[in-house]
Amino acid sequence: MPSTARSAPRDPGGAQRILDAAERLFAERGFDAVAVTEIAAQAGVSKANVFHHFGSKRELYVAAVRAACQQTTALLAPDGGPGEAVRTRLGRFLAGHLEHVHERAGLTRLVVRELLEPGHNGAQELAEKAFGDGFERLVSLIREGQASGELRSEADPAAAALLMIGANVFFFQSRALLPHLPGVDFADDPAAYTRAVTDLLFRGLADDASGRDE
Amino acid sequence: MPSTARSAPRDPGGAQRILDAAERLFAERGFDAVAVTEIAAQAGVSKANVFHHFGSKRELYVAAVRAACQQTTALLAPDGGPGEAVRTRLGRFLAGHLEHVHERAGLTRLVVRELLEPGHNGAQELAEKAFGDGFERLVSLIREGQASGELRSEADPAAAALLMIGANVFFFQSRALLPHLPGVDFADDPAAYTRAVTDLLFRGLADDASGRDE
DNA sequence: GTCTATACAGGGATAGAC
DNA sequence: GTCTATCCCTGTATAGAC
Repeated sequence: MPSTARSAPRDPGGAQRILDAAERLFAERGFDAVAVTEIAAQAGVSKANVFHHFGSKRELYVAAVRAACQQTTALLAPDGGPGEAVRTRLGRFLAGHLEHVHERAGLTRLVVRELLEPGHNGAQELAEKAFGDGFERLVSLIREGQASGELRSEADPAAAALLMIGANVFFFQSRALLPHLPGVDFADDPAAYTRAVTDLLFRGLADDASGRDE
Repeated sequence: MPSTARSAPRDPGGAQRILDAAERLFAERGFDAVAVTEIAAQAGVSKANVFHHFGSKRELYVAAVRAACQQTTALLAPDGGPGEAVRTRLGRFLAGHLEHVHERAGLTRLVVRELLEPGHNGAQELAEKAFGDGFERLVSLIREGQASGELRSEADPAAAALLMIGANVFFFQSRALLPHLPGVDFADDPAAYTRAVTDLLFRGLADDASGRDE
């Protein structure tokens, strides 16, 4: 692969420009609402050239999601380390994760859409990678809290982690619905939602002895 | 509307047969993987006829989702009424909802996919209807429990309800992922997941005085 | 090797006859 | 209401120019 081997920062060269355009367009409008012609136009190449670099539209799609996912991992809020209370660290993680999910709304849509696909044509390990990282961090954080006695040891760490990530993702994907649901006053206030969720979760995770003073 | 006015149970007549075929095919394979030609064939009519009854493929899709959603509401587990503990009723609701989400996997996929669509072309009120019903029941159930002192009154009922429904939906849509995530032992056991979630949630919702004996 | 030009198949959608 | 015929666009494949 001579073209990418140079990896020059300027003038990314055909394939890279195609990938960039594809990532942007797919994130905006999904898979089928985007024509390869359009991607080619925005990348400044011809349509056939797209098929030359990536074998098919589907492969290009997978490549775009994969590229986007590689940036996901690093964007999560850093952890303060064992000096802080697990409760604080979990709260910051949740808030950061929710913010990240909304900031990169296009990517989030892509990944969730990929999850719903009946036949995971090679893009599954990918979504796995997208979620897996945050998930692992959460689980180990919870386990840490359980080991130190700050959190209830009977709670299932994996279930708790899934609940947290799911809370954020589901909030994201039902945003448009929330204003029309009764009793929802956090529709346009992610911070308020995170506060409510952490409140609910910590009262559930906190050991009897600790954590009743916030 | 002379054709539907008869509403004869036999020989549903063109439009209805098209709708049935569309609902089945869309639920199985999603929007774009289905060709109008295929729907027409299964309905026993010509392609152009489909466009005559429903203006476009998209409109047909919306009509199919709407038709499917009308059955959703009634399928949720019935409520035992104020004779039972709110905790029991909530637990049963959650289990029933999760089961329903999986039983009608095709419909669930349709609705969730619809949520992700950037421009909600008239299908929003629909998804709203699909979720809104269960959501309202959950919120009022939680409020009831708060009024009776069984649940913490400071908790946000809407946030709790969203968390519960989100937990189920997210579990559904990440099923394929779960076996590859570390520490997950409920991947193929929805009942175990529901148990873990309710455990987490009730310790968070239960008032200090009550609910520490299960 | 890298790109362009062109040809083909299949999909959604329309017009108009019965 | 239903069909036949047709249009245009898109994904895909191939042939060939630099």
